[in-house]
Amino acid sequence: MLAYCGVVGEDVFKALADPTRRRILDELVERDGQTLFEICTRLVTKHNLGLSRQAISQHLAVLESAGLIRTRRQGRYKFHDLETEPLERIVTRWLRPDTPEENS
Amino acid sequence: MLAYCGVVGEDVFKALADPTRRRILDELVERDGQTLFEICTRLVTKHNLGLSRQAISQHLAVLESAGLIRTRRQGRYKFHDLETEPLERIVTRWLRPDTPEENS
DNA sequence: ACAATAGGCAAGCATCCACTTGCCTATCAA
DNA sequence: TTGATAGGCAAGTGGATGCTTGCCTATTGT
Repeated sequence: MLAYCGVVGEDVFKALADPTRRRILDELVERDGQTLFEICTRLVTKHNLGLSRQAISQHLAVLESAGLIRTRRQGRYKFHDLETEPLERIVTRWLRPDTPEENS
Repeated sequence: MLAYCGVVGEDVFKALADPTRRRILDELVERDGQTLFEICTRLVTKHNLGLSRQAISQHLAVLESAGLIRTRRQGRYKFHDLETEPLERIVTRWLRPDTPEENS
């Protein structure tokens, strides 16, 4: 459960800085729990993004280390689930500055 | 007033990707309408950020082109005002995906 | 066992980005 | 007018970053 009390890794902002990673989040909002290959094919077909499998894999790694997605293995499949908790924090930093800010 | 209907420039995310620029936003939340030199000195004294004036100036340019700050000249002074409107959009993209998304 | 599928690791590369340095313009005070 | 203050422009540089390529491991089906 990992209560994540307080600090938001600055990785969250860097993770969101890339348009492809934002597309991936869009994709997971629309359909959660996809595998790497599913995300690959959907990015190619729907958004005409001609990216290699490794490119997407690296993006997913960035998103995971930023806490924006969570993964679970199942046999040879690895499913990716969206994690919206870090998103709720990052903007309250400037919109509701009354709350104690321990961000970086 | 510039109703900004629809699209959020992807610059907003890139603008937020840098920790120094986030510090600047913090600084403007705390005290709006500062000049370049004020921001410089406060970043140095309060956060021990040893950055040149040009560095801050360039950061301010990025924030402005992202729509996160607005500037007004007055004599030889240039005041920087926070603009929170783009911030409200970026997170609703994934938190409230019901709204029509025209983001990039 | 063997091939196919799903994914991982690591080196290499080209581009981008933050920062510096040096010099220039504009406004104000004496 | 002269000097000081506030800010701008542009070239250069080192490090980060996104992407590719090549090869490797693990699981599944026949």
